[in-house]
Amino acid sequence: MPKVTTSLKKRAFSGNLREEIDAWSRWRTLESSTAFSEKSLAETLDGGQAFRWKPIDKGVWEGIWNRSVVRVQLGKSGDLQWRCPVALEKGASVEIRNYFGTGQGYEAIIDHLPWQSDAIIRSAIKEWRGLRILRQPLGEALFCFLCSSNKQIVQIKQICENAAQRFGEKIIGQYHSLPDWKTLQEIPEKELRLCKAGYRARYIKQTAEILANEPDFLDDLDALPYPEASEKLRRLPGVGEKIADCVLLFGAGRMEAFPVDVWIQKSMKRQYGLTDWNREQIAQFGRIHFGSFAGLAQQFLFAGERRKK
DNA sequence: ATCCAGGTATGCA
DNA sequence: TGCATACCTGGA
Repeated sequence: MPKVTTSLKKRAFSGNLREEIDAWSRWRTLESSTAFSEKSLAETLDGGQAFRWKPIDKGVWEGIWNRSVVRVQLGKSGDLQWRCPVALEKGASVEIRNYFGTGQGYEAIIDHLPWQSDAIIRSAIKEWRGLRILRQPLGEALFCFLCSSNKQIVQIKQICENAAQRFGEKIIGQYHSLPDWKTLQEIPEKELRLCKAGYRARYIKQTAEILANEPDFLDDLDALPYPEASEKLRRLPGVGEKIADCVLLFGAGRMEAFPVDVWIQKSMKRQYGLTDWNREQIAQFGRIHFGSFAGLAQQFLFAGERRKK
């Protein structure tokens, strides 16, 4: 008798669990003029612009932003297919289109880069065709890149995951959103450190306090020209030149931002001969040379340098 | 065991 | 202005 009860309970429990997280919608195609390759898809999702994507199966990626949980894979003709938990289907299509930024034609955007006069960027575009800049939520981009200083990508992902599990809201099953800034403001620095954020926990805490006092801080960035938006972001502790550029590029769609990290420094030295140029000089060169889509150029060069044999 | 990793803030010439 | 140095943490 007790045996039966136990077994029934177990089945009921595992049944619920399965229902909650294993019921996925059918695969749908994302309408888009872009053809990813396996390579450019992987680089887009897991190349260091976003930190909440992971490969879960052969060719299948799983990602989380806001309250969206999505799986994507490449279709036979290079189209991007997606699905999400059935319980989250409402509005998902719009979310995904927005996140992957399929508004403008890919070719038209690429055409803004100086591929005709610059053989280096031409070659990088050829190798990484399909690579794009994702449209991440601004607040999430700020959080992730505040965690990024002096860390490797795997560790940044780990900190984000820890923060989501500890302080984020449960979306469904084991999936949690990143904590929003209002929530972060209420968490003591000591607890933030439990996410393995290290000294960045202080930056997060102080930034959260500023954002709490100025609720429109992030929203106001949109109206500012690039130099002023960058300047404003750099008022936040832990946000310097590079992180400001990442937040503007990946979280605010500011394609003219040109983040200069160690990889871009290497690339510009090796391929463009900018020996002895400092970061600020390289950033300025990038913005001028690559123009209004400098950020996309940066992503191509970054991919090439980081995956260099 | 040391060193260093998608940087930033701070302290001195 | 311009350049070293410390800073959490963990993987190589």
